[in-house]
Amino acid sequence: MERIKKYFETITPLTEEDWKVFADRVEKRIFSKNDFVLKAGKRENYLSFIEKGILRCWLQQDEKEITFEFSFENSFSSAYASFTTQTPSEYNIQALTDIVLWSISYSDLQYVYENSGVGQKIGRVAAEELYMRKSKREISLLKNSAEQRYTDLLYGFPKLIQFIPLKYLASYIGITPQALSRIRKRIS
Amino acid sequence: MERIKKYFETITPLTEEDWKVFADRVEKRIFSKNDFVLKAGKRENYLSFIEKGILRCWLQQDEKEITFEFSFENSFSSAYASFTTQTPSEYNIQALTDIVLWSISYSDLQYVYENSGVGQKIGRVAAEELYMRKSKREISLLKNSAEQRYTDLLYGFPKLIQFIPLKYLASYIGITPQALSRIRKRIS
DNA sequence: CGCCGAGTTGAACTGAATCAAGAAACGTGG
DNA sequence: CCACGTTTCTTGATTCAGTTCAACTCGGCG
Repeated sequence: MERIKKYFETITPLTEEDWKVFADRVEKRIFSKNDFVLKAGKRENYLSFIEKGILRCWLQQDEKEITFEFSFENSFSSAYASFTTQTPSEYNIQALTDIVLWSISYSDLQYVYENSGVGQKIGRVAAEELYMRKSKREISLLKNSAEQRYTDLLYGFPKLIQFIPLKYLASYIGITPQALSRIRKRIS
Repeated sequence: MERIKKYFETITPLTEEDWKVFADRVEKRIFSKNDFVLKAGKRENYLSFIEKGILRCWLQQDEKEITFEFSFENSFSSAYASFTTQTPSEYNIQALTDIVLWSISYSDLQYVYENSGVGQKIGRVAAEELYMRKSKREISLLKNSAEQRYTDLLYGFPKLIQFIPLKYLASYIGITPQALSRIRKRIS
């Protein structure tokens, strides 16, 4: 929880009052490796801060899974489109490791927005950051080769390689596991 | 301007007071076809609503241009990362047609955020919408073929085809102009 | 010990890139 | 308003990165 507060404070000064409005509404949720935190078709009811573990977002496309996001400790995770519009999620969120989350429900977050002096601002800045992350990803998908994207991951998140099965990395990069296996061989 | 007000009102009720704080700080800006609204390396100073015309966002990658976004009438446009962080933009924004914008400067927008009752909320919801748009784009780049992306554009924005040169569409889709020319031939 | 999923490797195939040349469209100045 | 030059689009031939299908290896686990 302390981490969340620190993050909020990078955005705007926080009174004890402000923090309490939020903190009182957060609940701890625990998942085991391979559990579904959210299943496609269900409505996302939580915005969650990851205290421990790695999550994977993916969707089914015909025969194969498409992995498009990994979420790590000390960051937020949610099926954000489903959460903000309160409609069924198009994708799954699954635990790659054992997981500890601090979650706030949709209705509680609306309460925070309306009753904390800084809720809207934190929400705005957080959404802006999410947007910029996706924008970078878009550019990467358009301008880099699969090999470039893989080496970017290697340097950017060295931990990934130990914890995330190759087949999920391959999907995230946008290629098949076989192709990534060959790239790996080529550059090592 | 009326259009902007309508958009804001889809997000939250607006007093005349709220609207005035914003509207008083908006300036009209006019560009001719092919003008640069923003050059890479410059800091983005405006968040703009497009009253008339189409904008194209692109960046230079080695020898070639990568087009990653088109912005249309009645929507907002900005080099958002540059704008929110007030650092130099990595990309260009250029006029595909003659353009009329309603723009608000960075410092004026900060004023609106702090001095209008609904500024932060509108900002939050707008940023959330931008985020969801980019998320959809990411999925499209991962799961669809180039041909699928092209036909999606055809059905989603039939007007595009008349106004936007094929080479920019090709880049947006993630392929070369030659490849798009062949796809076009194949499906017609 | 045997099974199963993950990763590797090979061979054939495919969509798109690249290089190159010609046709069409566009805009600019006379 | 036409003529010319430039840019954009098309088409062909070749190359290449990645897919697909298939067989095999390896490591973990009942």
